[in-house]
Amino acid sequence: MTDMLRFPDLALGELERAVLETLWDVSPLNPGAVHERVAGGRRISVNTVSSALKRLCEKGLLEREKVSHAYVYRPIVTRADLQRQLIGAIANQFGEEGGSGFLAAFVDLAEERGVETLRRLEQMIAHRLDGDAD
Amino acid sequence: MTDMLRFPDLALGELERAVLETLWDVSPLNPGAVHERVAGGRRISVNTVSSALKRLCEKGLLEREKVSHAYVYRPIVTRADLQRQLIGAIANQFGEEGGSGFLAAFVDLAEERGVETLRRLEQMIAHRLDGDAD
DNA sequence: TCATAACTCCGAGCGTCAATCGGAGTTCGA
DNA sequence: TCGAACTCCGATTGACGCTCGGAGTTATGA
Repeated sequence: MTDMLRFPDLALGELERAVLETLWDVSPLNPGAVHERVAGGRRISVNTVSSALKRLCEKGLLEREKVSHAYVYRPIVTRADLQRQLIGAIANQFGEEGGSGFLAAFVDLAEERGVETLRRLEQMIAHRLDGDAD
Repeated sequence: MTDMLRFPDLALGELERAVLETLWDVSPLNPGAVHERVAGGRRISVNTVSSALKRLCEKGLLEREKVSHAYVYRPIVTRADLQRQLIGAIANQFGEEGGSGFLAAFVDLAEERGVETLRRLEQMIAHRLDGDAD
């Protein structure tokens, strides 16, 4: 899956997600430090965390830098970047034909969260439309 | 992925997606008919399509009705429903704390598609805000 | 009536991918 | 120099989707 609901390279596992969140919080960190923070509750070896770290690097979400003999890891995409990529991926899979349906689905969602959310959204948009005078 | 980027029951495979699209287009259809439409290009057995059909039922995206000795399948969620569910899933995984980040990411995306899209979005929202007088 | 075609259900094998860890080798620091 | 921490490699396990074959059931038509 792969197309509509699966995102090959954005697809993160639970551990990977926790690791990413941790590094968004504070970075750079070495495997040991990440392990400490992420292993809250779960009984996991440092190696397991290292695997996740490595996978995340391969996916282009983290970068690492050699410090003495080891590496420290840091995110190269922000939470916002990832959000954008994800939303974009979904949007694409629902046909480009304008994406009206997608927009509507989103507005529905915002509405569900309350009128307040809707208003906030409206403001954001107004702001953008002001910005680009076009 | 599983939490942030994976959606257990919304996660569809490529075949599943094609099948769903087909049925959104025309339904109900029996396995043979779905196979005909979906097997365009791919060399696939009817059984394979039946598997997908069955999985989709188990996921609650399709329902089937017995007609004589066999079943005909039809979607029970619309494309829009699925969009909403998907977007909702993503939104949830990015923290509920208001979801400002999520809103912003979305607006970014809309902006990328052009001011036209942004305006369309604005209108949709205005419309909702009118509707619910609250 | 009987053969054929189409279905259903079951189960099995394959590929991918995340999670998990052990072992071997390397290096920094006390 | 010894130990702790890391890196890299490889292996296993468990999901899950794709793919199909076989066995059993049923409707249809010659």
